[in-house]
Amino acid sequence: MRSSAKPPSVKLPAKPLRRTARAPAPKPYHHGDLRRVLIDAALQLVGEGGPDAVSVREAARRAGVSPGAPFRHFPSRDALMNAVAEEAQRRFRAEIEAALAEAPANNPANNPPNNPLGRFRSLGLAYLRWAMKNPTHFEIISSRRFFDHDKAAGVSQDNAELIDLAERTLAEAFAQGQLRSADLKQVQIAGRALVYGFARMNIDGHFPRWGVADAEGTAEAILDLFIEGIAKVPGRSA
Amino acid sequence: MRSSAKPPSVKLPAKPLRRTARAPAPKPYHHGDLRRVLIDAALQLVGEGGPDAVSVREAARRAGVSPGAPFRHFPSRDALMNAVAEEAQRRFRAEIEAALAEAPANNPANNPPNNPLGRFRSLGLAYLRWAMKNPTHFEIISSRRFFDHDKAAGVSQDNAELIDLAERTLAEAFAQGQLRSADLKQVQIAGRALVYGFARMNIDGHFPRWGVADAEGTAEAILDLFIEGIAKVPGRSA
DNA sequence: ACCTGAACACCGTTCAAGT
DNA sequence: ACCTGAACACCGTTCAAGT
Repeated sequence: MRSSAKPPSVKLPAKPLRRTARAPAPKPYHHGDLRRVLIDAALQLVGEGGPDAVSVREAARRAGVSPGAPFRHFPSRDALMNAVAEEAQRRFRAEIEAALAEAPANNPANNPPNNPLGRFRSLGLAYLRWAMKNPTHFEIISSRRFFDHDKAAGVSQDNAELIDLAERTLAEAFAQGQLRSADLKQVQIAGRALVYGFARMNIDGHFPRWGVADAEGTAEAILDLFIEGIAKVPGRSA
Repeated sequence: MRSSAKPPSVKLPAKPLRRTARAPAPKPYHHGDLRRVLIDAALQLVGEGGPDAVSVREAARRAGVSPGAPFRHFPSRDALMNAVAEEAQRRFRAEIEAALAEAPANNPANNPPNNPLGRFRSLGLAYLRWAMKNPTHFEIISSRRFFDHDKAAGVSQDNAELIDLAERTLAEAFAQGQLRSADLKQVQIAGRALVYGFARMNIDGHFPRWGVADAEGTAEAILDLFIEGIAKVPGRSA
């Protein structure tokens, strides 16, 4: 785990020949954009070994600066994690909204036309797919212990946006008579618990024990099970 | 947070009089049952500040021994966490089985008599209640990063037992025609994801954001929503 | 204004030496 | 057989001093 190699992604401005006359800039004393580089290094560390694998010192090492340098840009490790989480949350939100755009309100393949429950399903599916593909990044935005959620304005913002989106979609579904329960809040919390729990079971390594090999396929299956469970069925009383 | 108090639970084997005739035991060189005391100290630390708050050194401090002493009983911090997780998992299982015993197979209050789906619900409810009341202990048995799940025989054993119990109950429910889906495995995984997700949302501090004040009440509500969703309804096709 | 490098108080872990 | 206490290699964080 000890890596003294400098990351290849850091831009070294030409070759820092040391002593020779035509030597340009032997590694500038002032870093170009250390803040950004540190976030990228931390994101990489998260991807490699999960949030616990992020250390300020290692990020500094990869950025090619001294152990104390990061503290000029982030008051604490938590603040760095915060910035990383904001980045991850932004990507998460972007992907979900993109996926939803591909399942537009009036999808002729869906029945009925303007199918909000179908969009709710797309939302959940995009959520699960991203979480399956980016488990460590999902972990950092979900678990609070890496930073102070309440202080993380960006994360909260993007997250609240997604919650609102789900809420509106669910309200539409209810307005169109697609739901059997009128307690939308509970339906939404249950839905969230389902996808959150599935994503977390993946992160926490429970799938081998449960015999889940095809995580994405199972994700879709349990989502459908849930959607059918909340849908109003012809012949069902209420 | 630094406690140098010795635990009162340790049995001191008689008095090793040191210098003065009536001198009361200046701490025996050999600890009575250090292994047990370390686990208890760690359990306490988990309860106080979550699994991350457990350090071998602090456990040693609370046990009144030197920093290296624990390593005579546990090869690593992970091994200590493992023992702690086994203890927590044992309690978890005991509580769930106790709760199920109170909702016996033939509960006259339930309809139909011998109501396996009702018992499945009781199972989920007991799961959720324990997780709500013991969030830090739930965390240590659910998250894999504190120890090697596959090497943790005791934890896996107790957990597998609970999984089997849920599986059998669900199979009975299906046999009695209480379920609308025949894919029991998916129903069980969905159910697990739901309760696991709800428990984890609690641990991860998401409930304030979701406006969930009464965690236990909401837990019961979403569980009922799920149970209704998987139940066969008169008039529903299949 | 930004970075270095030494320092401090913590960890987990090892190991000779003590009892 | 079990424990001590010093050591080592790590952390996060601070701070004078350098550029």
